[in-house]
Amino acid sequence: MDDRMIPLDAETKAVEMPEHHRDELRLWLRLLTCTTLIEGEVRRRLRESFDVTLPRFDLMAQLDKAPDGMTLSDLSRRMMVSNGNLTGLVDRLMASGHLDRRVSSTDRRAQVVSLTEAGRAEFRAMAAEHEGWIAELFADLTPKDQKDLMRLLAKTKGSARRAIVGDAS
Amino acid sequence: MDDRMIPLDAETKAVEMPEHHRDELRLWLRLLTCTTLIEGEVRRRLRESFDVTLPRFDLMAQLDKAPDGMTLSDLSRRMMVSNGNLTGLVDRLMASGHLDRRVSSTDRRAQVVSLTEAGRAEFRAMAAEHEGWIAELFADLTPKDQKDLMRLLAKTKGSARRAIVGDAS
DNA sequence: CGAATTTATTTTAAGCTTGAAATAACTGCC
DNA sequence: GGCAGTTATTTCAAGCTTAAAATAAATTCG
Repeated sequence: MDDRMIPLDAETKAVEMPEHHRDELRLWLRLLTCTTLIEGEVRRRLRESFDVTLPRFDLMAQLDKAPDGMTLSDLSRRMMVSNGNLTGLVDRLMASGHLDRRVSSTDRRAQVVSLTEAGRAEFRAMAAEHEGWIAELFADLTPKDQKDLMRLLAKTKGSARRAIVGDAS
Repeated sequence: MDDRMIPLDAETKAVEMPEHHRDELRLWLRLLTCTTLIEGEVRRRLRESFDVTLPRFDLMAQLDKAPDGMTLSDLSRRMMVSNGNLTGLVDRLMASGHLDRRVSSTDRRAQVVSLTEAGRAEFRAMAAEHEGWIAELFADLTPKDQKDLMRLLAKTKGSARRAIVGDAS
């Protein structure tokens, strides 16, 4: 249709011809699909092989890297989940004997959580298998693919972080 | 300790010196971090701007692309969530007037779900904003970065799919 | 046709997750 | 010291999510 005769102000144009951001949207959906696909499979295997949930595994993974334990707040930040979520997760892992918890010596509000010996041993056994699963799921990527993807994801993470903090300030 | 005198069979060696798959693991963790970061922000904005949850938005997005509606099974496959999950999600969106549901004309087991006019209008308004948010979150990526990332994620998806279906057969 | 299998959906129990409100303890500052 | 503001954690209500079992309808095939 010939629109040469129809003047539109900037606002109307913005509504009728919004900027094209379809590509970013497709990229985001693909990123989400990849993650969901892999996460679902890892969840399934953890349950089948070890009868453990992914959140429990993730929490133990954080603690395995911190021999002296971590506070709930540290865990919350690292795992990017809410504080309230952690309270329940830690309660259940305490009940099953995987975790120890003590009051911080420097801050009476803070709980320092750490793996029990049994918890650590169980986690290490799971982690060894888990690492193999991940390698298997990414098997078609060449070392160069992996390097490139790593770099692009780092850039994406930086971009998102900037957009998020920039939003608040 | 001097272990020159201690012969190890292949299996023992495999336990003590597993193949290095750390790089794949780091890649997976970065992928997960990116997704979690962006997903959290999108969730937050959907709640603040529209008082809607991400699962509701995702479900409506699927239906917006299907003018004639979809069955719960179709939705379940597309969204990669369980059937039981969908039952509740659809119930709540029905209750809020966003969805219609009818029995399939060709299969009396199947429910065909579609957006109401109000639901579609509300979704479109949200989707327009949403698309801008995503563009903003990915803003630091050049068109080439986007193209490369798109390709690498497609390859990753293919790799994971192969590992998953290959597993079952 | 009819039995066996598959497919679509719902239900249930358990656990996960969030955001908001409440409590308690710490920190900075006057 | 003590008030104001921040931080660590818990609690709560609501909703999300899954896996497994149950129900019902369709399909396959002998």
